[in-house]
Amino acid sequence: MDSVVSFQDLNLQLGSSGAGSAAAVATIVPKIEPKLEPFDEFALTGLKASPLFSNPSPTRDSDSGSGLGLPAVTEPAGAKRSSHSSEEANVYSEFNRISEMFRATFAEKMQGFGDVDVVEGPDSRAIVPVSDEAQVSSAVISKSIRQRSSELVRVTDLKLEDQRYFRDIVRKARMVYDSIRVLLVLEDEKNQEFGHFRNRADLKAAQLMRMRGLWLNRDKRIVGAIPGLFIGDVFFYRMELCVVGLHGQAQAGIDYLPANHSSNGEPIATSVIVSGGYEDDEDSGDVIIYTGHGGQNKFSKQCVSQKLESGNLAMERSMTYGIEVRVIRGFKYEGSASGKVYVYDGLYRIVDYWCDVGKSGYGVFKYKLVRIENQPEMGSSVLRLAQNLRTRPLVARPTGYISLDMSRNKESVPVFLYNDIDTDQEPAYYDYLVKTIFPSHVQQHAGNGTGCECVDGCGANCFCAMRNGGEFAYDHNGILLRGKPLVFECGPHCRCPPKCRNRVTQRGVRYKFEVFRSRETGWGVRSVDLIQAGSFICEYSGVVLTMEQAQIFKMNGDSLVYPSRFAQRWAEWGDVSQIYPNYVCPTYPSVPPLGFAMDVSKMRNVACYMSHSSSPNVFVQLVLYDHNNVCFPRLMLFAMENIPPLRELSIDYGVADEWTGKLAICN
DNA sequence: GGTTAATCAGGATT
DNA sequence: CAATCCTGATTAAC
Repeated sequence: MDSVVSFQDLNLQLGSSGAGSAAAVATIVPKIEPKLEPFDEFALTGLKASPLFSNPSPTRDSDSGSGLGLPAVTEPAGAKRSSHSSEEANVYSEFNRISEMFRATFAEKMQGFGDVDVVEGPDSRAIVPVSDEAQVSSAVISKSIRQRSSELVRVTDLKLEDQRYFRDIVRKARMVYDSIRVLLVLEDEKNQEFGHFRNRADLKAAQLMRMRGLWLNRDKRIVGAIPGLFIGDVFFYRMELCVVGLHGQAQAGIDYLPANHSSNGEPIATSVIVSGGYEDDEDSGDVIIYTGHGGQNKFSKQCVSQKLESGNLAMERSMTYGIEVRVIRGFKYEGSASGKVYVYDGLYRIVDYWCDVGKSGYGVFKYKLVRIENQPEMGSSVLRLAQNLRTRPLVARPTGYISLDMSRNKESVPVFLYNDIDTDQEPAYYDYLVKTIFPSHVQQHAGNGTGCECVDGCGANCFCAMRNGGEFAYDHNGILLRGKPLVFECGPHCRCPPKCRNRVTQRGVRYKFEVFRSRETGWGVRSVDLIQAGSFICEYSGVVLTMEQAQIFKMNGDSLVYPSRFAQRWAEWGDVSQIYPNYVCPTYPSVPPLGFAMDVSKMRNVACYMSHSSSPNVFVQLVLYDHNNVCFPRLMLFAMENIPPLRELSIDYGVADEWTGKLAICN
């Protein structure tokens, strides 16, 4: 079991409490430079080679050296540029005047910066268990949870197990957020029948979590990386950024420690969102010219000049102290409900700032942000690459493809087979099996003719909903609402149309997957599409054997998959007990222990190549649709979190069981 | 594609 | 100082 790590155990690099002189500042600032380890996707996700297809022990690149050596801040361009007409020049000089005034003020104030002392405190986690159903009034929630802390810390040198621990916390928080949000949407749908609307489930879900003290990282203001969050992580709702503590501002693009919370009276910027809301932004990836906030009317048009205050001032201060900021980009993305997606792109330094006249003729502040080197590839560039891979794979990556569809048209979406590391082509030699094959006696169960009569699509009184405990398992977008021991989809005896909401997994895969060669995990699976949490991924297919048949197979040394051994991760999906303490995990419909094995020695599908992780992003949900034998359900895989394109998929294959005492699919 | 109704954090004022 | 009000920051969904 993972040990609980408190913040004291983490090596926090804290702002120094050195002497209080201006000279001290110079020595202090380097002291709060982060000591980040080189990012290592393998280490972070705890992926292990998929045991079935063990390959020579991973020859990992013996580390490309260098901790995350933060480059010295590039010397700010000395002269502030100005090449404008005379009236523009007036605006400009006014800015400079104000700016200089602030600079002068801070020259004095800097003296106090040595006292900005930042320190270890109690537990880092804002998760507070709620034990009863009583309405949580604001009085019940302690102030420390409702309000953001003013303690400024930087988290460094996280051990592997700490990384995994924090990742689990983050994943949990995001699962709760998603679950609550979907519940509110469903409630909304019901209310609409009575003319009632509960708009903005995204905001409401966040609010509920905040009232329960479930927002992460509120008792510390973290400078730099947030434990448990990876570069490239994607979010479909802006409030999610608040929930995980990546960015604490509901609307504003600049998040910062306010001046009156800072012990030297200076605001410090910690993160920015680049969403394209400011016409004067220029984004070229590694370098961003970021416009300060303010000066806009309600139609997001610049209408007055910006002032060097609040977030704008905080940016200037962070530049002076060399404090890095997190950058999150807002992206247009078709395939997300709102058409937008937020991606965490890593840490940037503010290298320069100046006043300028914006496109609308009003003064704006501009900040030059330069991405710190040696970080993993930006999430937004991965998204862009993935976009190209989807449409023109061979143009985007001319070499390395073994096959552009290893399923040979059997899967509804082609499956890439890719290897740019060595000459291994093993997965190409197997027959592709889209759906698990059951023994004929199992299929005969299908013949008892039960099904729903919902000719116009399944609704409130659907027989299949009753079989699922009176609710549908999926929402209208095919997202699994909560994990269950078993899900009954509508089947061949139902009279509902094929596009019925209760037929999700039987429609096959929707995402474009790629089986790829990896130095860490042998063969692995990743998606070219962004996968939304709760989405169906694919079936884990094989040829079903009874245990007697399996014993014979084992003697021949063949590899078998034992469905009973997958960790029961489904229970975590949709668990809202932290919000509604009387929530109980579904126990219906129940399934007996699974007494079969699956042979994947000749025929298999993409799922077979997924790696194991104790901190997985994919889980198994048992589903029945073409027969009614609960002893032989299908193993359907669903996404546990939003999975960015090209990130490796992983399952918790579980641990030993009594049958063989060996790891799930070890042979 | 414009309109609408929702959010939390920071700053100032009592 | 703590409570409270005011302002200022967009977004998602229709």
